[in-house]
Amino acid sequence: MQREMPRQPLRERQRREREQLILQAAEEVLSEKGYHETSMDEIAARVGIAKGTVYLHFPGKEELIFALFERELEAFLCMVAEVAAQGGSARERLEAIFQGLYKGMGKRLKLLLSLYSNLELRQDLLEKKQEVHGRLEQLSGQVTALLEEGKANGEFDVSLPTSVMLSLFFSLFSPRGYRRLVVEEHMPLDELVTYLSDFYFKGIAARPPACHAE
Amino acid sequence: MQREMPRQPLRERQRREREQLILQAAEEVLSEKGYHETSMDEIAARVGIAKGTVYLHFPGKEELIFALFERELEAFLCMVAEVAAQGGSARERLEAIFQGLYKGMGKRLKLLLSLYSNLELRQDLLEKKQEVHGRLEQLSGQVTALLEEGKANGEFDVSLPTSVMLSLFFSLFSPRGYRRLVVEEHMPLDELVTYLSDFYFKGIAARPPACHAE
Amino acid sequence: MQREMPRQPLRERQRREREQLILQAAEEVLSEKGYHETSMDEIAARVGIAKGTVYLHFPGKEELIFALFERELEAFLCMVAEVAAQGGSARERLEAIFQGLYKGMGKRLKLLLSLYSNLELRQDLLEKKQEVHGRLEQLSGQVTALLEEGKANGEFDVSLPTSVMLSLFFSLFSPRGYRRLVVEEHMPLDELVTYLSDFYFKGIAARPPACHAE
Amino acid sequence: MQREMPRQPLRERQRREREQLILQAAEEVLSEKGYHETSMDEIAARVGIAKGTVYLHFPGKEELIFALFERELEAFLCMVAEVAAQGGSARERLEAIFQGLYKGMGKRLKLLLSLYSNLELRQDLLEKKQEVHGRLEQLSGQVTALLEEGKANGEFDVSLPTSVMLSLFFSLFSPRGYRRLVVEEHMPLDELVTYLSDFYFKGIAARPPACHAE
DNA sequence: TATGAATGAGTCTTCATTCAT
DNA sequence: CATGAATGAAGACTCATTCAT
Repeated sequence: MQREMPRQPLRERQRREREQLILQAAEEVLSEKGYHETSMDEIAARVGIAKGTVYLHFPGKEELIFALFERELEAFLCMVAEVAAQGGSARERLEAIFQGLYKGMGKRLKLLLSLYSNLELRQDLLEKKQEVHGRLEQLSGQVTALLEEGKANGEFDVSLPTSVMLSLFFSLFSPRGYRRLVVEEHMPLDELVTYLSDFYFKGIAARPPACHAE
Repeated sequence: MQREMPRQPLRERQRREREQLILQAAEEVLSEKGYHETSMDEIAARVGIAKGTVYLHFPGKEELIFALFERELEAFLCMVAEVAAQGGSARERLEAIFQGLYKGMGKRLKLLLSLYSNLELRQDLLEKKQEVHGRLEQLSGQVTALLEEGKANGEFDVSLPTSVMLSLFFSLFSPRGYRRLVVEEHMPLDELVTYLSDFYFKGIAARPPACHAE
Repeated sequence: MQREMPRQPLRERQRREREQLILQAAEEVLSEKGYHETSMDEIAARVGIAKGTVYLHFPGKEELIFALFERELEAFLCMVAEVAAQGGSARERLEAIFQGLYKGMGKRLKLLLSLYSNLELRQDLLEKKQEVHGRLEQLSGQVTALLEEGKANGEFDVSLPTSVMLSLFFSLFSPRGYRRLVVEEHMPLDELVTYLSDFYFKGIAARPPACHAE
Repeated sequence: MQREMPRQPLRERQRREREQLILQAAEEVLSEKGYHETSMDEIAARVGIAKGTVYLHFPGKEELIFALFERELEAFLCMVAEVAAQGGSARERLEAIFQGLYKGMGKRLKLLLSLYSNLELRQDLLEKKQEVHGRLEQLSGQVTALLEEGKANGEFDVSLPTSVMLSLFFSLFSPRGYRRLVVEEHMPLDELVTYLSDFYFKGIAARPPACHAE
């Protein structure tokens, strides 16, 4: 009797699972080959489904990649929002965000970054792009707020424009550096994160008025 | 009779000029459209020659782009070598290198970085990649040497691995940050360079034994 | 017990109703978009059933369209048979047929004609085509009979081959002319029918023996 | 020395020849299969060239078909203009036009007519469509002018609207009738033309005031 | 050497048809 | 029976590369 209820959700669940599988495959191919070398054929092949099936879930290649992009972005946003809501000094929260972002680096962030550059969208996707832009601004906004907060309470260097700090914050996520150090030179991820974090906060730390005060 | 001698060089010179023209055009199209949207047709058209002629100078598209990459790289290497040979503290020389690299950002570095990503992919270009890799190692080497030197004479933080410092040094060249700050927000390039430079060296500065020297 | 009997007929009736609904939808889409732009999906959607269900009634798209064609044709045949059975001169009956056919022009005949062109093509439908051809011959036959009759009793020009007359009769049904005159120039349908009819019968009228009878 | 001159024309001539070959093949396939069943692949195959080559001459399928359409149309227009300029009564000139058009029936007119219906053009082809429309109006115009002339000098029936006469004139060109009578029943083309012509002019002839004058 | 027409493999996308549920 | 997700063949179009002139 109650079997009736899960039925619709079953279809829906299967649908979503399939969709996630496709996104998963797309993510793989994409991070291996980049946007243009990624073919719908290969994505389908990796999922083990027919080409046409992909089109049952996504109206086209661009939309598929876009959905992927959004999925990743959303995950980051969640994490950031969560962290930002927690207590702690500006630095502590920024560190948490940094760690959170960095842990997702393996495939995700690299992908995100490379996609962001390559998405030259059709007209009909521009609205969606606006959406994503909004999301990205939100992300920037969260970090910016924390940086400002840190400046306000004397943690960070007020002479360094926040926009530069923000840019530097994101530039710490260098896929190349990640691969070099973690993948090739086997530096433990935690260690790297600590180094980068320490470096960053030392770099933006408030100028030592205490020290040369004499 | 003596005309014989200059003849070959003449041909050769013309050849090189043509080659440079092609590379120039390729650079333009490439930085405007990215690797995949760049077509051999358009490159040839911009130079004002026929498509086939391009193939007399470069065996294929990839190799052409590759040559472009190498040319840019070479220019950077020259600059770095020059700077490194000059006097000054490690920091001073690194700052000079940084400035030198950053000033080329407009089209060049952006191009270089984006290309680097795309070239990573093809397995069949591995041999050529080795060459380039060597060059890149040379570049890294120069910077590494300076970083080590700085560590040795107490300028830089010895607790931060040089490899991380190196990675961070290069991650300062963020095309996205550049566009955000310089292109969109019209921050003067010099100002940005100063900010980044200060930030970096503050971040890798030796731990303040001088200060709490007690 | 007796429920058994009506059951099959019930099923059967439902089946036919459904079939008619599908044909109806197909007719709509077809006359809006033409054969190739018509998709099974859209037909099913308009009926409000699943795509697969359409295949329970018709083995394929071509057969569906074919069935539609036959249905329309049947309707015309009925009308013609009816008219032909009535009294009146050959001309009167042909005029009645002409009017009957022309009134169905709105969607039907246009459809019929356009379909006929498309169906000509496929070799693999030849058997079915035979069937339809037979029907068409029947239609032609009725008209031919009336034309012959008219010739026999001196109404029509005996020097004009009946086959040509027949062809001319059907060529009066020009969808293009219909659209031009009725749809675009808003000529009343009745008026047009009168013009065409008068023209036709004047054109095939017996040579004026009355006039040069001397 | 003078060999220089024909050179460019040579290339150009070859180009045009190739183009005509493609149009020729397109015409064939098109009249066999209709617009949608006609594939670029098949056209190329019939010419014996590669798919891509077709695209060197025509930007796309629609444009190719369109060019074909225009070519045919132009030929008809030439003929009509020529005939119209000659002397003779309205009827004589219309008969000449009719004959001229009918002789091209083999493949051409059939094609023209079927294409005209099927050309659902993209937005960027609409301007060209306007052009073609203009051309068609020109054709209609020529015929209309002759019909009016005939009415004016008492040849044709003034009670039959010229627009209907015009439509009837063109409806004489029934591909189906042509095939039925000429192809299948082997009626000599000249004979058919005479029948049709006689029929048409009898149908539109002025009402016999001369005859029942007494 | 220079040319650019020709090639054809590769890409996205559509849609009639099938079949497990 | 009905469903609709899955299939895959087919088609338009692009572009790096080749080669006859």
